[in-house]
Amino acid sequence: MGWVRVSDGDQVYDKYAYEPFAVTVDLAVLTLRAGALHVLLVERGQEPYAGQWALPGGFLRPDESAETAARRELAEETGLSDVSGLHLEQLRTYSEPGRDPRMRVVSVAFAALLPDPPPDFVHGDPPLASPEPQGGSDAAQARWTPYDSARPLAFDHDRILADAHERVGSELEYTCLATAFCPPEFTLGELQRVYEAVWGTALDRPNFRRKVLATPGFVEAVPGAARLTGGRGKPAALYRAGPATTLQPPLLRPSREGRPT
Amino acid sequence: MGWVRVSDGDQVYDKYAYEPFAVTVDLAVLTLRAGALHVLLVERGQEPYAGQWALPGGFLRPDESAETAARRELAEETGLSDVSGLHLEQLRTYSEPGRDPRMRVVSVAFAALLPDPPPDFVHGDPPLASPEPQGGSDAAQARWTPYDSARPLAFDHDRILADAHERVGSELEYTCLATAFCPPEFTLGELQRVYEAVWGTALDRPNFRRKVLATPGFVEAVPGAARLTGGRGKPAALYRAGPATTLQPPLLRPSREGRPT
DNA sequence: CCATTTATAGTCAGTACGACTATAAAAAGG
DNA sequence: CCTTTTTATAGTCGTACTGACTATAAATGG
Repeated sequence: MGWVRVSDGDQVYDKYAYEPFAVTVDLAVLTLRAGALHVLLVERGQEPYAGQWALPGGFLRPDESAETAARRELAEETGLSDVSGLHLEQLRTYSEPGRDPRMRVVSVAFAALLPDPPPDFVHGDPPLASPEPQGGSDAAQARWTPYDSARPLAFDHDRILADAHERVGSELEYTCLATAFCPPEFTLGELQRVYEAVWGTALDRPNFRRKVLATPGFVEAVPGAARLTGGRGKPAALYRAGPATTLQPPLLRPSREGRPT
Repeated sequence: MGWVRVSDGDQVYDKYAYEPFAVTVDLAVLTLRAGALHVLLVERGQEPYAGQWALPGGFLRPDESAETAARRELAEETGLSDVSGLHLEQLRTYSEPGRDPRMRVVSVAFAALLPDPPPDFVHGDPPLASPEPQGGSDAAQARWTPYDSARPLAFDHDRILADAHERVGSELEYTCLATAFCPPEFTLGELQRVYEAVWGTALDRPNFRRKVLATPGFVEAVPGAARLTGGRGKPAALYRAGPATTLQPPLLRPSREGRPT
């Protein structure tokens, strides 16, 4: 290692002969299924951690940014044809030496948020996508797993998943991110269930309505007085996500005397 | 590129013959000097961007995490003997292909916060540290630069600096981070100047005091009724940073009708 | 001594929020 | 059919927090 002088045509550069690092992306793909927070996991087919579950991810290709690679992996792992509208957000980068026993891997972690997946994503058994098992591929099958029973995961993915959860929970307080978990049209009850599932706390329904409706641009009523009948009870009005991106003042989760993170 | 099977003693692994990436850290080192936000910059001695200013940074060593490398760089660039107590925070990772014309570089960016630097950091002229100019080193001299006149910077460092500013400004709202800009004992006026410098807005002094003092654990009065006379006016009581890390409710910056980030 | 500067104390009204009650409209079960 | 259950929606009340503002105290520089 160290600096070496190289000549590239007519220009002379100093180039660092660096220790080679592998750069990967890891994805915490979150969604709500039946009112509970779920995460997309893949089963590892190879050592290390063979047979254990892990977050989906993969190597950066030479011409890709981490964001591009993450969206490609998201499409591959979920099998969705169009992931361009999904919320994808860089979390942080994990670079501890030894986090992958095979080699030095620096991983850029992302959180992705999905509406309740369409019905062809039936409960777990069929793989969500067809991750071409190249020689030594790591993904055997993919499955939606309830957040609370996701651990333990391979590598340092427990930590990544916890960081993703904390980040999303915190962003629900200050941003309009919750609609990313909802289909294009949704009821206020569905929106409230997003908060309750991520935060793990019950919210007062009238107060939640008042707050959401008082925040300009958070949601917009669907004009056609449309109503949706999910089950019992009075039909609810439908709303769409509005243009606002931040909540001001924020919608703080209840009874957090302690400190987060 | 692709997967190759390698035998390592008695174990057989599949290893990814990846495109080699260089991994670096970049630091946005922020402080307050004379009530204005300043950032630590280094002048580039080599192409590309020779003669331009850039954020300090450097390559990850084989045994280092990004956090370790960032703290090492912080010590090297500031010349401070003990940087263990300083606030250092991972921002995000920049991985666009072509962000460094020499080669593929993935950079993990950090924000570091310093109290007003000690007097041996006199205005700019002498280098803050002695960055051993190895063959092809990039740092020629270091200097504190007012945030508003820092640009344009080399590479994508304008973007990194802007992201650091936005992140710190946002964290002032929700956390007790502001004390990281202050010396161990400080007045409420100094603390208020942190907010005003980062946010670029004036704050009402009585209201700021009320808010800070009403937040348990944000600051603690120094018991010895100690007072500090910085200049004119009535002497102010001294405070220390308290154990709290978050502000609840937050201290929102005024008049932000728009959306951040 | 006086003007200026900074620190500190306090008032007052509007807003937001937590807790709560009440009513409406559907389905489910006898 | 009628009652119970479930969900949606409307509204009330008191407290906490905040923005705008006034007033007083204690230092410095002429």
